[in-house]
Amino acid sequence: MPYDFKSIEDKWRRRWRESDLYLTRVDPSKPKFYYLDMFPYPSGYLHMGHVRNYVIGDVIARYRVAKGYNVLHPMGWDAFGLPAENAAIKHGIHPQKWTFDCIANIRRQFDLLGISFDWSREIATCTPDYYKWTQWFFVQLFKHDLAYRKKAPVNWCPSCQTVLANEQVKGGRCERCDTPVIKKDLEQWFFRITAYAERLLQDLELLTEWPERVKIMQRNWIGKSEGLEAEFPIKGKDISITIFTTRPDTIYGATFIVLAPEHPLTLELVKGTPLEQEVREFVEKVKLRSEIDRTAMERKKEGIFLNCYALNPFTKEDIPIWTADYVLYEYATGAIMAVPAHDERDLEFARQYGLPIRIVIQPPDNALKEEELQTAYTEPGIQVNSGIFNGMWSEDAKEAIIRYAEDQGIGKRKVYYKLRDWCISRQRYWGAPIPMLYCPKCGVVPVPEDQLPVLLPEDVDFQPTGPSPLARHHSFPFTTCPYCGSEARRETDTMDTFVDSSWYFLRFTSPKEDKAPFDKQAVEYWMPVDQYVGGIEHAVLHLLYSRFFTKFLYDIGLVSFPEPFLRLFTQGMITLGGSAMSKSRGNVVTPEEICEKFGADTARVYTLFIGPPDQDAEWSERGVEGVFRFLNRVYRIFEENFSLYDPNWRVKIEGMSDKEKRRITHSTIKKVTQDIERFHFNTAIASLMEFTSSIYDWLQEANKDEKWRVCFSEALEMLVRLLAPFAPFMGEELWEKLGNKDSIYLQQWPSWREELLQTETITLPVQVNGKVRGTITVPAEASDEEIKEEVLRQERLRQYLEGKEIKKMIIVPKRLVSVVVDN
RNA sequence: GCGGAGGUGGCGGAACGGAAGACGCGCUGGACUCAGGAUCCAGUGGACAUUGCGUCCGUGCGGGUUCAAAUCCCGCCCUCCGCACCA
Repeated sequence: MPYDFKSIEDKWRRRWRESDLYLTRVDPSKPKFYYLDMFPYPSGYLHMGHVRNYVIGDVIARYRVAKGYNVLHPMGWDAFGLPAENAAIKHGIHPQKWTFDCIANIRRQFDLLGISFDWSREIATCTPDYYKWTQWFFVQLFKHDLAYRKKAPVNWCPSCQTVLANEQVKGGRCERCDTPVIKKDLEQWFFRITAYAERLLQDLELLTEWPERVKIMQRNWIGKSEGLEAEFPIKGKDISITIFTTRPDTIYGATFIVLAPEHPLTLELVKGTPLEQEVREFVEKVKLRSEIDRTAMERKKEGIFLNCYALNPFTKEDIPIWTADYVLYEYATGAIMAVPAHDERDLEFARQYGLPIRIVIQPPDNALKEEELQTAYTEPGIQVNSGIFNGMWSEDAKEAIIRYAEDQGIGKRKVYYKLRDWCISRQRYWGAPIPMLYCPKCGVVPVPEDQLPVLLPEDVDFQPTGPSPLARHHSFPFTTCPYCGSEARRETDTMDTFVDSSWYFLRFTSPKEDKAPFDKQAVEYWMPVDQYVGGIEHAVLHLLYSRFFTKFLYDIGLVSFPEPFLRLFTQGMITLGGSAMSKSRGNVVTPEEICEKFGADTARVYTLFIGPPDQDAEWSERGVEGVFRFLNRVYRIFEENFSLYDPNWRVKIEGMSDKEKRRITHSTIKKVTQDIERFHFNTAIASLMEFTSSIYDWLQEANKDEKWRVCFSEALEMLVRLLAPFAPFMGEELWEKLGNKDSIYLQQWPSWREELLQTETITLPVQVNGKVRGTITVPAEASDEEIKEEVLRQERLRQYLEGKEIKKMIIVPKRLVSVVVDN
């Protein structure tokens, strides 16, 4: 019988569906293991790029079950979001129907691939029993003053017709549709994630099992800066400008002040002066510029002198006040002291507008001159022109100047973060409604918890026009205040979908809980997630938001752990033609076509064999064929040799074993086990291929006696058990054909016997002066003395050693011998 | 500019400081076949030698440490990714 993967896979797919095999088991005597894949946005179908993620997870989950863990391996749907709404606009299908159609399709694809999800725990973020709790969390955040509304310049995507969080703007473009983002002054809801900036930064230290690069990206995103906040009084007015600097040591070199165009003082300082019109136009121009124009390379800095002066509190000099587009209003105080001698940007601006430059730090070895300065000197050095701080090492002066400023009451030590509050309002329909009300008497109030969820109405005109589609609904916005009974209006914006996914990992522990977002006991049992796997694209988005949520829940006593994900693995993309698979590029390979041609097991094994899972890999149909051949070979060994299998090999094998065969079998068990542990699936499969070739060699042997048969039987059984997590359909099929009744899924993972790995003799390469000149074969336990003798005895080595003085002989146990001779 | 990852045969990729190129693809030759794009066996980094066993060169480039470097150190080059006027 040839390898008829279709009927085999259909058969097991059906059996698994009809059984409870993949339901989560909790045996109190066993340790727990929560394995989680980032749940997908159901946008139609999965391609092989997605599949890699879930196959990795399935191997780990199956392996952990076999290792005797209670495994939680759930799957759900990040089901709110724009694509559903866009599809609805385009094709006239309701987002809900579109979403659930997609879910059904992807769910079918998962089953096609034989992924061992516990579907009894399936969740979708767009169902009221889920988003009720998303809203509930919003209310908790609001009650703890961590959700608030403010008018601020926010990122607006003109294509998606909604605001975006900072994290969702990539290089000035919308993360989702690549449209250049513009700034708009809008009243929006924010989560005060900045209140957690320090802890989100500090606790990265706890995440020892996270990839360094993800932690670095989060660290950079949080962007902590320590420095001095100082007051520069405005000449002739009763107010001062607050600036922030990380270089207090350069404060004597501050020769002018720059306000961000949006800074309120910018217009105020020129009000009623001939400059007003010009400055107003400048500010408007800068505001309208997209992030891209503003950060474009080669862009010239632009600014205007405001015809005002401020007092540098250290030099007591009057320095001009400017406004310029290179100062950002959103960061720190939106105003800077400009030190052209020691800051690249200030230097560029000063040169452009002919502003004074003063050196206040000299490098230790030579003396710079203002007029010769090619680039700003930003390194540490010795203070000059710095009053009482002259002669000090600049690194020390930083501290001294901060202290001095604090003593004199002109400034204070200050820490700023680049991290901004998380803007979570979205002017779109397909999301969880923000559960807030506007009452003319009570003000902005939350919907009482017992009235949640605020249901998303179904009969809505989705056309995006700027405000949320919910605002145009005939009844949704209108309600009565639950506190005073007045006529009130509902908030009509919905929440960013990243809010939905900031707590889903908790819901999986008790998805049916209806009194609370999750069952506390279940969360305490399963959480934190032991292994989390997903794409690198969420390094600062989802992963930062989820950490923030978890910390908030920790603070209000709902969970006892400070971090949600213990171990993180970020897998690489699968590319075709050098770029990620995507529908718009038309370079998609779907699981259906591979399963149709080669079967699910081949699809699975190939996505693992393709290369190291943390790196991108190019899809190759030739490679798929190679894996298909391998599985065929495995199948044939069994199919053609069942008669040689002895189910009682275990009791017979001691005392009559073929050491070399058992060594191969046991070293394969060891290699595959260790490779799974360290996520080296490609080499695990390579060693299974080698193992299979070895077994083929054994079949060539003429004498298939009892000894041969028991070793062969052990090998067959180990081969199928080691292969099963990778190719579960074939695993079950061959396991059954070996006469087993229980699913292979429930079998204990094989262990190797270390003593069987030893050989009696070993062959060691012998180097002479660093070059391999021959080999020796000695007993495995040979002493250094015996090895030495054997080296000298070797005919081949004699020509290299004869007549030379042996200066050194290095013997690396079980690896090699290195001889150093004169000349 | 800053930060990160990476550069190994024709290709994807293996290699606790210890025989570079496992495994797979491709290619070459052979076996079995009416036939094979099925299967099996053998070979496959380069140059030279091929009357053996071989010799030399090879992991982006240049140095260094070491008995021994793809691996460690120093200095460059290139590719990809993230951040990007954050004061």
